[in-house]
Amino acid sequence: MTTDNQNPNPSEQQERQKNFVEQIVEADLAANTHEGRVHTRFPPEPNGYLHIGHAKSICLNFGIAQNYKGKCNLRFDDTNPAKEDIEYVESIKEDVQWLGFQWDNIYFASDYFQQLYDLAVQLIKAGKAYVCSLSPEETREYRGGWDSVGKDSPYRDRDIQENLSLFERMKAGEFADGEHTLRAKIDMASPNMNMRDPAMYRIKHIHHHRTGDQWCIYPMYDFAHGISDSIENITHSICTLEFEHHRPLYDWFLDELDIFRSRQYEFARLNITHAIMSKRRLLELVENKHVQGWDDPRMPTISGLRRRGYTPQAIREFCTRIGVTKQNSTHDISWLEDSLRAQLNKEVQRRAAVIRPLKVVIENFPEGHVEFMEAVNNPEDPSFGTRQVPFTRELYIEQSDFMEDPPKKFFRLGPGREVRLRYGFFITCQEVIKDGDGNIIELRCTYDPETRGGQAPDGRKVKGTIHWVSAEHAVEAEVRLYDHLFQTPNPSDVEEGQSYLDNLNPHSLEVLTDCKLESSLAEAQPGERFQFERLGYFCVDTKESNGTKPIFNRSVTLRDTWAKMQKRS
RNA sequence: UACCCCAUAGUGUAAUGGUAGCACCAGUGAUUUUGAUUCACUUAGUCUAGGUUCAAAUCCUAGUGGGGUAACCA
Repeated sequence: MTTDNQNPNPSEQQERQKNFVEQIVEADLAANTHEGRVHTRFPPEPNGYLHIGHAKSICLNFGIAQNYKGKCNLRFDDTNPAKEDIEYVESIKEDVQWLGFQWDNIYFASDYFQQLYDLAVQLIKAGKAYVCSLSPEETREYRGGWDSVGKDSPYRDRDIQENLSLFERMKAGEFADGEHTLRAKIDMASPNMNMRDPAMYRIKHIHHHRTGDQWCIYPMYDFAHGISDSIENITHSICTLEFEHHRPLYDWFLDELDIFRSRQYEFARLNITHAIMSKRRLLELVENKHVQGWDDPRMPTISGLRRRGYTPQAIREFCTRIGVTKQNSTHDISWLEDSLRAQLNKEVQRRAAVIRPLKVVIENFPEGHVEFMEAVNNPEDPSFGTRQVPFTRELYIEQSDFMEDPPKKFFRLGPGREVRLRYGFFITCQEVIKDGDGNIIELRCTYDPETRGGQAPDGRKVKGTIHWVSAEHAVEAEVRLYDHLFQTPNPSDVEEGQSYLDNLNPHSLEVLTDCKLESSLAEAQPGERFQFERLGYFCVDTKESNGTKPIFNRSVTLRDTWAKMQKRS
């Protein structure tokens, strides 16, 4: 985990064009709008696990605080106890920190319940809020639609004293759920539905994970959020596009209450191909066992990506690469994968691993003899040094590195062909051995002792270089290959009568239990990452791997132009 | 049906009235003991129609297309 918890490197942020939110911040700084103060917040509702879309928001909010010497709060928007849970609070804290960010303050909207209540009373006294006794159904009818204006609630003109007393009694628990609401008195004819006397408080006799049974009325998002921002002196309240038409309401509350004026700015939420980001659906995948949990390595959750082997840097890099705008857009998931490859290529050691083994016997190599070969740990950086790998008469190579009847462009092993075993010798395939069903089960080869290390003194070349593992020294392991959870780029795009679940990729997980790893991998620690040469980047599973038979997760494949060529033809 | 937001190479994003750039993808080639990495080159774009202006991707109007919005959810 040495590379995991580093703080974001300032250079990650430098030399980049500013996004529109940063430009707003810079303009405010230039105009001295808040005496040079910048204060953002990340306001998750603790009703699910954080995903890569939240990472975008986290990078934006914490990143701005960092770059402009400001502050960023973590604030839990816990105003609806029906959906929220302490389990989520803990996971969110962990994920934010793992991503490399530290909040200046940690707050809960529920910390402000009393203040919120007092401010609501203030609005009632100002004649700007009233207790409404319409049922939920009636409220909906009175609100009207896009083609019609709303009707005033018959309770809209209750006098202030009555409102005060009713609201007091709501708080005291004298009424059942749904009997009354507190509503802002704005404009039932507004073209913006949010302004048609929105609810500020509803009655819910539910235990809250932090305030217990102290309250039975809970504030609505629109009332609580802006005021929470204001209480914390948030200068830039950044949220996603769907809150755009809540902004007039956000402004209305702060103006009517005449409290610190935070400003709300909206950006487009993140979409990624072959993935879904809706908390509701993610929960559905977990509950219906389509995946093995929130941290299933196929999930776009932070905990899933972490277990998959993603690094915080790669996720941050991805977030800065995609930018921040108001345009709805979908990013190709390969961008995320590329960010990981780019980092791991430079930082991770190479190892040999054969995941679908094919036995090779070097007929002219003495039985029982072990020759140690020197292998480079990272060709990108000599300071990673080298290691010794044992070469013996019996080896494993990858099944896909042999073809009995190879096409022209196939550079690997075939009958009579010579290839280089990386850091080993040149070998030539002499004989193919099959079982009764015609399956290839073993190759008999010869090696050229003159090619030790992989160079021929006579200068002859071979087309292909393949990896191998000494059978005698091999570590047995399980390897889990992951592919996109959804097989279509946009899982939500479905035929009539189908659902996104129909687009689940049946091959998103392939478990290989007969893998042969280079002996040095025996000591690999949970979470440790390697490049298995020619295959991809892998990490030791943090949850289920154990000493007897390690489990490796494939984080991402290497780029594979050979596979691409095959697909094309 | 009403209102709001958005529109630049395939994708994603710059240019904030003054030369349309960048990244990824794709293609071609070079290097290579990973068909990896790296490097070089190439293809390709301002939704449409009007208007303002010496000058419009940028400002205005209309249209078109996409997205969002009618929880006592956030």
